[in-house]
Amino acid sequence: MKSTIPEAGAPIAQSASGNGIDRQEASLHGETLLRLRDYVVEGNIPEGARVPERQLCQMLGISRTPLREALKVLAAEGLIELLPNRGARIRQLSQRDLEELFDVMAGLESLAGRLACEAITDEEIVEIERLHYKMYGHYLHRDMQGYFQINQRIHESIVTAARNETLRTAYANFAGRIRRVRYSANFARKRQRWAEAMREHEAILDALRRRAGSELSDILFQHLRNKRTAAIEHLAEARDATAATAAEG
Amino acid sequence: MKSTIPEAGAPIAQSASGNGIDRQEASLHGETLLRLRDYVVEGNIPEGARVPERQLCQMLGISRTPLREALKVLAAEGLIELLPNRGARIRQLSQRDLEELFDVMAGLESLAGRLACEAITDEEIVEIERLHYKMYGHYLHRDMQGYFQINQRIHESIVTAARNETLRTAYANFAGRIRRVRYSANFARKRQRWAEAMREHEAILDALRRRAGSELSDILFQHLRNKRTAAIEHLAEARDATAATAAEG
DNA sequence: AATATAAAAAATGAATGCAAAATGAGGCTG
DNA sequence: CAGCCTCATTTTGCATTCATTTTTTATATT
Repeated sequence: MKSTIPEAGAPIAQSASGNGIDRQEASLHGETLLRLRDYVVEGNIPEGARVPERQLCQMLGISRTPLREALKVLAAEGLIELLPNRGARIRQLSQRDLEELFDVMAGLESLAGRLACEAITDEEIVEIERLHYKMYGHYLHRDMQGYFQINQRIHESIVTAARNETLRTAYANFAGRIRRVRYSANFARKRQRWAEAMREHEAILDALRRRAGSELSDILFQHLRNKRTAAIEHLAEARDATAATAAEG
Repeated sequence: MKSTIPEAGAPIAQSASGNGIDRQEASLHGETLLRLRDYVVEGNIPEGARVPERQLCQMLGISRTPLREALKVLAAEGLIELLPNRGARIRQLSQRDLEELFDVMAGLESLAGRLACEAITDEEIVEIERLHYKMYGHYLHRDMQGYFQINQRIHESIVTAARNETLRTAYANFAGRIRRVRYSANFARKRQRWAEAMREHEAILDALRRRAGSELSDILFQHLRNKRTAAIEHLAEARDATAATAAEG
């Protein structure tokens, strides 16, 4: 297999993709970091593959110095690995790694829910209710894509309502790591859990309305835990399938 | 005021201080990262002060390239700030930043407690009980220093018992940011909250024995929340005092 | 033919060089 | 004497260069 990196020399512009993790768009290093992070998160380089410095330099139209700085940061964020004298590789997450990640996400959302109950306004709750019913519509129409998007927005709204930028940043970081897997594994939610997830969302909204922090915290943790189970199962199947295909070919 | 950075040219050796955040001790960049992180966390550079590249290079006996790579990582970790064309400064945490940090720590410990209840062994519980009674001894003898050390070990034991390396790493990162403030503000626990904290620790141990995950989660969050209140108050006083002293002199 | 070995090529890690920007000293003006 | 401008110095950001290490390719050996 050859490289997956385009040859184009589109130099760095004002992309400012703002994923909430970082914001030094001014410097070449900062731009590179933002673009490269998105590039990796979107699954443009396969798991375990090398991150070819020279090629990326050409692609981004920069020298190796700022690129390498960005790579060090991405390594610290857990998206890539740095092997001594062997450069950077896209970090391959084991099943265990994924379980851990999901649990940390569960912990962060659980925290977000608790904090949100302290700070959320009535207007924000109304907005989440609106999203909730819209999502319910997608559920009724069996529109998984639409459902999934709204679902994500609801969770983000809760994190926002927590009024804690530190939490939001950490959340974005871990979400990015999981998103990378989702992209590359072509993840989809399992249908069988759909009804259950919908019920859990009812409970989330209910606890939020009552601003029952510790209860919401519990529900959110369990909700994410169930997501985790489904995701891990799905991923295991996907990997088995890939392995089988590889064995055939 | 002059620089706070020693002139000595002690080159980088096999320090390997292993704080659990990072582990590329092999490369010059990795070593630099470890040493510089400790250096900053231990409060060797005052808040808001510039991080002079050249001086640090001399101190560490390296060139600017690996140093700057380390600086980018520390900035991503939230220990320093990078101002465009003005280099790095030690990040100054506002009271709000600290509140946020404490809440995130509370969330992580709360999560750790929940996970620990799923995975902890009887032997680990016995060990935590041992620490608990040792800490109680320090409490009875009014030995704050000893109390504080054991207290920290108990919390670390719970994080360890959670069996989640991703969580442990994130925990270490946030703990470092708070520790930096603690070092530089010469933080001490308030006596008045001592008895209350001790009671909370009783409840923690009790919930852990019963492996009551969601209950322990609640107790730990509240415990850290109370810590937060005490810490913020203390810091506000300390800052007021500093400001007053500065105004006098 | 398969494996082992050696030379060539490429990549990495770090130091150095250079242009642009910021800082600071000194002098000028009001 | 405060405030502002000018210019030298320092610092920063990035590109480039250099020494090693790794990877690939070519050759030799069994």
